[in-house]
Parts: sequence; C-alpha cells; structure tokens
Amino acid sequence: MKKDLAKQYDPSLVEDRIYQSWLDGNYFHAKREAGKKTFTIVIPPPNITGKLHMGHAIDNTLQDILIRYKRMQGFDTLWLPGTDHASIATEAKIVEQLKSDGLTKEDVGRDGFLERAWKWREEYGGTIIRQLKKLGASCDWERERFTLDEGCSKAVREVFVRLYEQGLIYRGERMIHWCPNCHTSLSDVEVEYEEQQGSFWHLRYPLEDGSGCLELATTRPETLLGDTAVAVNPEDERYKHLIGKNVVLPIVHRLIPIVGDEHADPEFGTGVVKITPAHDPNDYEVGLRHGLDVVVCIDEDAKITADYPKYAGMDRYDARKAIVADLEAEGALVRIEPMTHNVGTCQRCHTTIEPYVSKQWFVSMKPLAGPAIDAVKNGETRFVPQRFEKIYFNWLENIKDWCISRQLWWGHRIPAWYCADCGHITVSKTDPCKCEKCGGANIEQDPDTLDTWFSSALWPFSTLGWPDETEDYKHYYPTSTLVTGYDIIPFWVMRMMFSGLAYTGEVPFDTVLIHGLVRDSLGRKMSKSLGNGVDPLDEIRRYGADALRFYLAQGNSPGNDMRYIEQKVESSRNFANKLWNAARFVLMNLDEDEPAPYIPENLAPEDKWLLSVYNDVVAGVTKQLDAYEIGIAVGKLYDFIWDILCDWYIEIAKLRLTGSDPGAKRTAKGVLVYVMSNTLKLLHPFMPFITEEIWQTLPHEGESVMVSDWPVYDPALSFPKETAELENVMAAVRAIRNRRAEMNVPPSRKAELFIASANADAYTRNAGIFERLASASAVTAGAGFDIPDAVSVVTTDATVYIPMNELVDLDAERARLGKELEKARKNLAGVESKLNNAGFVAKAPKAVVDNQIEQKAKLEEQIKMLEDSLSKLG
RNA sequence: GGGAGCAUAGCUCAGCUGGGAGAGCACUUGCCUUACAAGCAAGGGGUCACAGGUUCGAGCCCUGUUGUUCCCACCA
Repeated sequence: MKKDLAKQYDPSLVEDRIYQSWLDGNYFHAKREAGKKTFTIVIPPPNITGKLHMGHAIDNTLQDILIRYKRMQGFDTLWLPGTDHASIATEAKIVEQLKSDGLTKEDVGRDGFLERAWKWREEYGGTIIRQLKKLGASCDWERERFTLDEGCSKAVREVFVRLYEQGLIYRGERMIHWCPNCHTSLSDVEVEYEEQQGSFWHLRYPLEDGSGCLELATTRPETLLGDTAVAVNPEDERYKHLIGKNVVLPIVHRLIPIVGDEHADPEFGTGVVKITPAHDPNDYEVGLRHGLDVVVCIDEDAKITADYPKYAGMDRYDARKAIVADLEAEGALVRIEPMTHNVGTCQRCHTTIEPYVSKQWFVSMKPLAGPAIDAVKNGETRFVPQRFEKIYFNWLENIKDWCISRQLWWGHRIPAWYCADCGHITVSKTDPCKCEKCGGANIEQDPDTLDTWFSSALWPFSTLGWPDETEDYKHYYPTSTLVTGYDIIPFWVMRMMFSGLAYTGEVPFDTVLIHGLVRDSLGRKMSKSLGNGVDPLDEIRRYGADALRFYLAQGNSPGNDMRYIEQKVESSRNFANKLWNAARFVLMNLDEDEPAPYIPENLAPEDKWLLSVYNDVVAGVTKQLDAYEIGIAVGKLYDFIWDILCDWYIEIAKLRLTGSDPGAKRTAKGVLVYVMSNTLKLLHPFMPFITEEIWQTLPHEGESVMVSDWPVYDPALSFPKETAELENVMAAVRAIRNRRAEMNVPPSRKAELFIASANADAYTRNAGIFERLASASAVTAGAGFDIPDAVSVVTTDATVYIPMNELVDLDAERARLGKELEKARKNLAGVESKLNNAGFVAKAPKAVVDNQIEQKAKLEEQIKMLEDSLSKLG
C-alpha cells in the first residue's frame, strides 16, 4: 500500500494514468448484458471542425456523471460517442485551405475536394474526442460513430427514400435563405437575426399618367431593380382608386402596376410598398397572389446581375450607394431616415442572408410534427426542466417545411437522379444506372448534399445500426436520457423526436435534460469574436479535470445559464485537495494488512453519528441524481466531506487514533475506511480521477471504483440517539470556542470546564472531545454547579462554566448573558405565538408542531440556565 | 406583438414537494492545533425587486408593477 502521498494533490500526475487504467480494464465498453436494465446516452456529436469549449465541457460532464452513476448502480450502460461531419463548417475549412494553396473548389473538382475533406477529417476530426478523454468521459470508444460513415449514410438514404415515397420529401421552387458567402441555401433555424443600424429611404414613384407620385420607403433600395409592382391596401381610401394603374420605376423607367394587397399596412409609413418578388419573402407571396414577374437582380454572390449594366457585378452594398445617388440625381429620393432593423444573418459566418428563389428539396413538416408533439404531451418523453416543453411545442406547432438541400459537396449527397431524356426523378437507396421510368442511361445525380442536421436527426438509432435490426439496436434503443443545451432544441432535439417516431415508431429517448450556457464572468456569451472564451483544456491543466467537472456540476441548475468564475474552479480544486489530505490522514493511520471496508464492532457515539449522517447522504445524493438535481447532489457531498467528515469526525477520531486503546483505535480506523471508501463512490461520478486514485490506495475489493457498487441507504445505520448526543456536544464546543474567541483567549491557554446538563452522562462520555476541540484541560459534568465569577456559555442542552477568574470582566459577562437571554426570550415568544395560534396547532403537520413544542422546551431550559448564570454573577 | 427566465449577503449564486435564510469568494479577528495555510477556529454582513392576495404560516403559491436577459414573430 502506498502511503507516501504528496502534501498537495497534483492531478497532472494522476489523470492520464487513471484514464488509461480504465481503458485497459475495458470498463467503458457496453456488453449487452442479459437481464440488466439498460441506460443509454448518445453523445451530441461535436463537429469535426470544433475544439472543446465550455459548452462541450458542461454537456459531457453531465452525461458522464449520469453514465458513471448508472453504471455503478448496475445498469447495462452505454454512452455512445461520435462526431458530426458539419457540412458547412467543414466545407468552409477546406475552401479556406484551398485558398491558401491558391486554388478554388472548382479547380480541384468534386472528387478532389472530397478527398481533401476526408483527409482533413482524418487529421483533425479526432481533436474533440481526445479532449473529451482529458475530461474523463467514459464513452464506449469501440462504438464511436461518424455521421458520414457507412452506417449513418445508409440510414440517411433509407429515410430519404421512405419520405420521398410517402410524399413527405418534395422538390420545388421556393424562396429560401441564401448565404452569399457559404454559397448555399439554409434552413429557417440556421438564420440568426441581428439588430443592425440601417436607413429607411423614402422614394417617389411617379404615376404613369403624370398625375403625381406615390411615396414609399425601403430599407433595401438596391432591390428596386427587381421591383415588379407597388402594393397598396385595397381598403386604403387614399390609394384604392389607383389600383390597376401603373407607376414608372425610377432609374429603370419600367412601367409596373399598382396592386391591391393585404400585405400593405395603411398604418405603416405611407401605406405604399414596393414589391420585389425575387428578393423578399413577403413580396414573393404578393407576387404569387398577383401573378407578378419574378425579376432577379441580385445573383448568388449578392452582386447585381448583368441585366443592369450600369450596376452589374457591383456588390449589393456598393450598388445600394450607387442607386441611392442616382435616385437622388433623378429627384426620386425624398429623404433618408435612420432606423434599426433586424437582419437575417448566416449562423455560420454571419453574412447577411439574401432571400433567394430557387429549386430545393424540402421535408413536409406538418405530418411529422403532430406525433412529436403528442409524444411529449402524453409524457413518453419528458423535458427536465419541464418548461422547455413550451419551447419545443412552440417550434413544432409553428413549423414550416424544412429546406434540406445544400449547395455543398461535403455531406450526404441527395439520392435523386434526373433523367435527361424524360425528366423523371429516380430516388433510390442504391445508385441506379438507368432511369426507373424510361430506362434511359442518361441520368445524373443531384449535385447537392443534405443539411447536416438531416443525419443528426437520425443519430440515436443510426448509430445503433438502424435500419438493420442489429443486436445493439434491439438492446439499447430507445435511449434513456439526452443531455443538451436549450439552444439546440429546434435544431436537433425536435428533429430527433419526429424522426424517431416516424422511422422507428418509438421516441428516441425518455428524458431530455436541458442545461444552460456557460457564459463569461461578466455574463456574456463566450465567442471567438469577443475573445472571451475559456479553454477547458487550460483549466484542466491548471486545476485538474475533477475540479473543472465538480465546478460545472455544482454551479449548474437545470436549464439555467451560469457564469464561469475561475475562483470557484479554484475552490473546487481546493476541495479535491481537502479530500486528498483526508485520505492521507486515513492512510497514515492504517496498517499494511488492513482489511477491506467493513463496519466494526463497538462503535463509539461519534461513529454512530457519522454513519447516520453518511447514510442520509447516500439517500440524499441518490435521490437528487435520480431527479437530475446534480448541483444539489454535489452540494450535499461537499458539505458532508468537508464539514462533517474532515472538520468534525476526523478531529474527533484523533482521540482514539492517537490513544492507547488498540480496540478503540481499530474501530475508528474501520469507520474511517468504511465511510471514506463509500463516500469516494458517491463522489466518483463527479470527480472520477481523484476518487479512483484514492480508492485504489485504500483497502478495497474489486478492480476499480468506477465498477464498484453504488452505496444504498441502510436502515441499520441510523442512530438517532447518538446523533442527537453528538449534535449537543458539537453545539457546546462551538459555544465555548465562540466565547473564548470573543475574549481573545489563545487556544494554548487551556481551561477547566464544568458542564451542567440533564444529560451529564453524555458530556462525561465525550469529555475528550472538549479537551481536543475546545481547549479544555479537564471536564466535569453534572446536574448543576455553583461556580462564582465564571464565564459561562449556555446551549439548549447545557450550561458550561469556564472558570477563568482573572479574565472575567463581570460587567461584560453580564452584558453578554443579558443579550443572549434577550435573544432566547425573543425566540421563545416567537415559538409561543405559533403554538398559541389555534390555526397553527390544528392545521400544521404534526412533525412541525412537535418540533415547535420541542423548541419551546429547549428555549425554556436555556432561559432558565441563562437566568441562573446571571444570578450567580451577582 | 407572443412566450420564457432571472431579481436572495460586497461579488457569483443555491435554496428541490410552503414551516430554520444558506454556500463559495471577499472582509474582520485569532491560530504553523503532528491530513491539509489550496488549511483550522470565531465573527460581521440580507425589508429574499416592489405592491397586493391565498394560507395557521410565503424567498417559495396567485395577481399586478418595475428592472433585466433570452427565444420566436414582425418591422416594406
């Protein structure tokens, strides 16, 4: 047994070695054990472009806590890891890489591009996985998956073909969000709205007949090139007579009609709206209603098209300036009004989105959303905390069709082939060589790929082998708990829900544990642009993975954001060190041949007290973990270990450990090892490394704490009488220390104690505790004492006289006792007023009333003792 | 416009089903007490945002108000 532990715990010397030992033990691997209940989590697959950030750290810490807990409880536990191909992000990386080589996508071609992408993935795709290991994640690495691997791709095709055959996937021309930088369409959720400072340009469009002008306003004057109408509200008395007439589009000098449409709000601005069907979603709808031409004036690069030679090739913002200048020159500009408005930007690159009409693939969401809503409404899947159900419902109830095609190369290519001869679309699980309709060989696959989230949506079952009925799928699906941030609900949780229900017929998980964001110390979102991100790896290096995990678990209350406060990580590190030193103390006292943890005979009152408190902690931690109240569970362990075990029990145990009675010494050691060892188990899910390191050093049975049995509440370990006794003793010790501190008596100055109490035996029995912890030179306990001029302290159970004549300032002492007496009387009055309240006695639970009765008796006793002490002072 | 969260000690926050206002850090004082100074002991510090209500009893439940953050929608 190793006993020469360092004075300070150094995680860097321990963590990698311990992690390797777990891998060597194959403890992370799920073995499909018959007869055991399963507990399964699929990891939210991090992007292969990513680096571990605090969001990952908290998400995976929570998952690892649950997994380790359930594993110790004897579940057949699977935590399935993997990564996401992250189509847009990865494609951008490769494009960037090409650019530094002076190349473009087109230069290397699709195959060359994909080759580079796969190579890139080989090289960097495992970064986060390596970092998760540093955090202590106990994933089943043998089952690691990738959204673009063969199995996941098979699932993607299966789903696409099924939905197509059911008519739930269709191809059509719609207005979609276009990112001119990423050069692809985006779904609604991939657009982030940002408030931007802009202008409102008020313009004049002259009527064709020369009878005047219509004034209107726009935030995007450059789209004027594509105007094909102006709209007024058909009820608007000012303009309704003009409907059907034409105006002359400034600069372009094209005639465009005035249409009557509800879209024009008479209350807003002048009540006149210019209509650009090609470049505004609302205008597009107006255009459809009135059969307007769709005139494209901005291209895929957000540049003006060749149709307008004067502006052709100009960026949309340059074109805006030029067009405004021309409008002014033409006298069409009325005025410019500053305004702030929300602008849609690309989630990935924050480029302003261009609404764009194009042919894309869509999933019909309405039929899929219904069952997903029902499954949560009827409790098949629940959210923790429950309020996130509302967000989930809100999304699904207002859902629009999902644009799933992306103009990218890195991803699952759409399994649709177009026939050049007959125009038929062949959609197939396997690559066809001819058109399924005309049999012609002149077919070409759709060049586009699918939204990354299309494959993520299948993650809980595609990773287990679906669509094949594999052993893993049968055994581990549906999964148990999904752990993720609230920001991912619309992207992922929702989509997994409807996908699971639609394709497997089951909800993909029974619980969704939602956590908040980790913000910086000022409460700001951590972001690259602000440079305020904290690297979890740095923190692990500084404080250890256990400290980081413990902090993240402790500070987290379900669904709430937290601020990253480094001092708190430091105090978690201090806690680890405290535990380390407690272990050193235990080890110091052990013999070489110490048996494995057991509860010894001849327990002292303090042993029974400790075991009782420990037992309650077992029950409490278990209950809180079952309720996903991880922060509360952590708090209980922190208090128990630091306050109860270290500050009280170990100090008290020193009496026997340094004493001469070998039997008593053995008992104390036995209790210490038992409680320490089991407490390590309780703490293991939160602080896996240090608990393993210590557990291995202590006497133990089994290979590793991570596969040991989770402690269970044991009624035989409940000792209320001894618990009360020790609590009284501790209260007296605290009171004595307090009084001594007030009088500035140094600990080295011992004093004799006379303890008057109805429970004098208990104080006699625990005299040693007062000697060690309350600077007592000797302790005499009895029913009562008559000691003149003594300092006295009064608890609810005892009066302690401390004769220190030369230190006694009688006036000060009288004042102190008087103050305490006043306080006790006030408390008593409060208790009595409750007990005199008929309503309280009649309606409050019996336990609460009894407690008040007990308080009353204690306070009365205390008051009596205080009065007595005062009278003795004369 | 719709919805949600938050408001508790100087700071950051916990307080789970209503019954004792708490933790860490910071601060004050005393301790190198042979596990730990990353420590020990003692202490100061709070109208639980505000106003009503329900209740024997409210930090907790209800209504409203204020402030703040976030999500969604809209903003021609």
